[in-house]
Amino acid sequence: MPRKALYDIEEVLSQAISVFLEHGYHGAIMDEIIARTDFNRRGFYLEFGSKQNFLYLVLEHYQTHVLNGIVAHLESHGGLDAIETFFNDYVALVQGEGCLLINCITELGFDDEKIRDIGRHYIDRLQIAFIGCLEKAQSLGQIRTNVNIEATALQLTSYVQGFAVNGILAGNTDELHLATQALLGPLK
Amino acid sequence: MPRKALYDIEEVLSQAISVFLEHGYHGAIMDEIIARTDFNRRGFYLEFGSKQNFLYLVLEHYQTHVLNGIVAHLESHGGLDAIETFFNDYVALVQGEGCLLINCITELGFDDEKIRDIGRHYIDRLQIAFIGCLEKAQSLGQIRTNVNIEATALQLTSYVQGFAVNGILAGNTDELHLATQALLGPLK
DNA sequence: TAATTCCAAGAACATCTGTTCTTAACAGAG
DNA sequence: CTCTGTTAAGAACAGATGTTCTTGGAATTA
Repeated sequence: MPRKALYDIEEVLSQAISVFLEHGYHGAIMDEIIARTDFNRRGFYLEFGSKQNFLYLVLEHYQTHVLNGIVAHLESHGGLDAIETFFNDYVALVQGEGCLLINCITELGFDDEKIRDIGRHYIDRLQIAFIGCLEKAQSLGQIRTNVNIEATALQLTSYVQGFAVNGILAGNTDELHLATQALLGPLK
Repeated sequence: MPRKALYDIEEVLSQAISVFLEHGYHGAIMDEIIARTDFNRRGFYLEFGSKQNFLYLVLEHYQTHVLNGIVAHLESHGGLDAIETFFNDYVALVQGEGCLLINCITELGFDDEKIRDIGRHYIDRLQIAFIGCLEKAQSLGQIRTNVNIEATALQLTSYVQGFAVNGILAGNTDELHLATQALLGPLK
């Protein structure tokens, strides 16, 4: 009887990520979103309701399917190695395109409390994951015993956000990898 | 004969900074820009030509009158103290509002090469200033002799950008100051 | 095949937004 | 005071943008 939908919601959300990454929220117009997703206007509004609500869903998808895969390394509490792996993965991710979550915070954070909440939640999660890794690293003797774990975790967290910005400007990742070494080296 | 202009260009550029900080570029509409600057529509377009060109001038003004006052400390090559002063000043600046330059990079950087150039120039300037301070600090014996100066400067530069993002989310500056201590401590 | 139900594509609509134009008032020179 | 040239304020305009609606068509079932 009914025709089945040809679009895949998850796929649409994935395709929209790059549109928002390239032009920001207000800069991404519906015409381009429709054109670059396997979707159509009517379906869009039936499914998502509005552009703003769509952004929230894209952001959620971005966290679940993009960031999660990288942060999960940290949350395995793998010590210093997990931190190094995380930074390498993160540099590869933000290279040339930045991070959608960070971009949304800087563009919309002042006005949109929901975006700020999502941002704070992500930061907290990073923070806790770093603490876990640093504690493990300390117990393994990978880092000096006089390292202030909480403060170092805060530092690493800020650092991650800096990479998200730098990734937009950086031509190659050499500098970012070098900076990572400078960051983790003194802990040993 | 002619009536003198009642507006002060520098003042207008200053007033516009907060509008762009709050709503981003595309989110800041002309109605609000006109309303919150001591200005009028006709004068705006005679003076600036377009909203985009206006943003470039606001950004330039922001660098000259806001960032410059803080970065100048670094460029005095004052060693480790200058770096600490810089971070304290910077945290105070971005607290609750972020950094206009960073916001523009994340919102417009992908599409706008001029923004990227401005961003890279600013990053390079920070980088060079940090190197100068670190070299001075090393010659003064303020930091360990085996610190890799170039890599550390890269690290500090990324860190600054992270603060710009964190400033939008952070309720208070305690965490940011704590992170700064964790950053500079290991160098000593 | 025929009927039904939902989809794809895009036209249409109302609003918003950047830009330009109109009008009246003001400051200063003659 | 009068004239002149500029400004302030905002109306007006054209195009863009988010949202809704129309139309034709495809897939599935009987």
